[in-house]
Amino acid sequence: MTDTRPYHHGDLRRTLLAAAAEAITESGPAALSLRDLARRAGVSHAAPAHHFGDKAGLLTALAAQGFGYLADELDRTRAAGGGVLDAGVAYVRFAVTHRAHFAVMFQPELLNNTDPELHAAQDRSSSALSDAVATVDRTELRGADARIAGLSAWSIVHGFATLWLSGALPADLGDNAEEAARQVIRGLFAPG
Amino acid sequence: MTDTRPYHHGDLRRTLLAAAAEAITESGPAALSLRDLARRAGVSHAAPAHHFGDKAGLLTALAAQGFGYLADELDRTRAAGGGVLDAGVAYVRFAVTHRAHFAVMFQPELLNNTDPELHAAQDRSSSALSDAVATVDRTELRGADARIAGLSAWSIVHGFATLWLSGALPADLGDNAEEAARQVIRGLFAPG
DNA sequence: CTCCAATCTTGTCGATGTCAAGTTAGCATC
DNA sequence: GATGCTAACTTGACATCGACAAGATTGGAG
Repeated sequence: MTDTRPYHHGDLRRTLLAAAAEAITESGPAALSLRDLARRAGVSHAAPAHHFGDKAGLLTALAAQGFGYLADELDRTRAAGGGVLDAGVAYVRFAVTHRAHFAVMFQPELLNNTDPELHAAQDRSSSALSDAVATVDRTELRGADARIAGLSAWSIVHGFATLWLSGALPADLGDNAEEAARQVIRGLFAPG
Repeated sequence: MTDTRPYHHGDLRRTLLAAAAEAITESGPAALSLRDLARRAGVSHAAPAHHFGDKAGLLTALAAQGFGYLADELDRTRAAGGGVLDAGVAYVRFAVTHRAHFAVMFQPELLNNTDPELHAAQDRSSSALSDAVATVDRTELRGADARIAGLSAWSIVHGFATLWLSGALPADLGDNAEEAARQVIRGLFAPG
C-alpha cells in the first residue's frame, strides 16, 4: 500500500486510534504502549504524542469514539422501531464488538475527564440510553419508578457485558452473547 | 513502631498488599508501581518481586483476597437470614468498600489466571453467589428460569457497582450506594 | 514564490519492571 | 552454643517506556 514512507503520514490520528483498538483488544489498556503504536503505524516514537498530547489523551479520544459508536448503535435500533429489550441487546452487542473501546469508556482513571469531546460523546450516548428507556410502557414497568427502571436496565446490560467480557460467566452459556443477553434482560421487563 | 529497619521486614507480604490496595484506591491499577509500593513499605525496590514474582502476581494475590472477602460478606448476610435482595446489596457494599480489590477482580488481563489460590477464592465466591440466588422463591422468579434469574441478579448488581464506581451514574442519585442499589435490585425481584 | 503553521523526527531524561547475584537473618539440628 | 540451610531482602544492571525539547519537513495560504 505504502511503498515509500512520506514525512507526513496524512491519516496518522485515525491510524493510531485503530492500532490502539487492536492492541487493547489483544492485551488490554494497561499493556498499551505509545511506542508500540508508533511502530505499528511506521512512524517515530514521539509521533503519537503530537496528536494526542498524552497517553491519557489517546485513550480519551478512543473512549469518545466509543461513546459515539454506542450512541449510533442505540439510535439505529430505535430508528428501527426497537424497544428497551432491543436497546439492551444492542448495548451488549456494542460491548462485544468494540471491546477495546468499551474497556476504556468506563475507566475515568485512564482518561482526561475534562475533555469536551469526551463529554459531548458521553452526552450523546446518555440521551440515546434515556430515549430507549422512555419506550417502556406501564405494563413492563410493573409500577416501578421510571427513573429507577432506567438505572436497572442500564445496570443489567452493563453488568452482563462486563461479566461476559471478563470471562467470569459460566462457560456453558455458549458463545452467543446477544442471545444470552436477551434472556437475561427479559427477566427485568417481562410482563409479570 | 519501627525505630530501626531490620533486614527482615517480617510481614512484608501483607504490608505490600495493603499498600497496593491503598495506592489503587487512590489512582487505579494502571498507575500502580511496584517500586512505589516498596518505598511505602520502606524496603528495597526488588523486594515485592520476591513475594509475588511479578506485578501480575501481586494483583492476582489482591484479587484472590478480594474474592475471599466477597465470599465472606455474602456468607455473612446469608447466615443472618438475608435473601437475594440483601445479597445484592452486600455485593454492592463490598464493591464500594473494597474498590481496589473490586477494580482488579474482573480484569483477567492484569492477573495470572492459572493461579490456584485465585481459582479457589473465585470458586468460594461463586458458591456464595449461587447460594444467595437459591433463596429466591417462585413468586419472585415470575416463571423465569432459575439459572437465568441468577445471571440477571449477578448482572444487575455487578453493573450497578461498576457504573457507580466509575462515576457514570447521574449525580443526583446521592452518595448512598447501598440504598440506591436496593431500589434498583427491587425492580428485578419485586413480586408482580 | 514566500512564508507559516502543522506534522513528524531525533535526542534525551527520569522512572519502571524484571532479572541475576550477593547479603543477612531466622531456625532447626547436631 | 556452633553450624549449616533456606527464606527474606538488597544491590546492581538493563531494556523499555512516557514525556519533553529542539530541529527537520511539508502542504497550503497569501
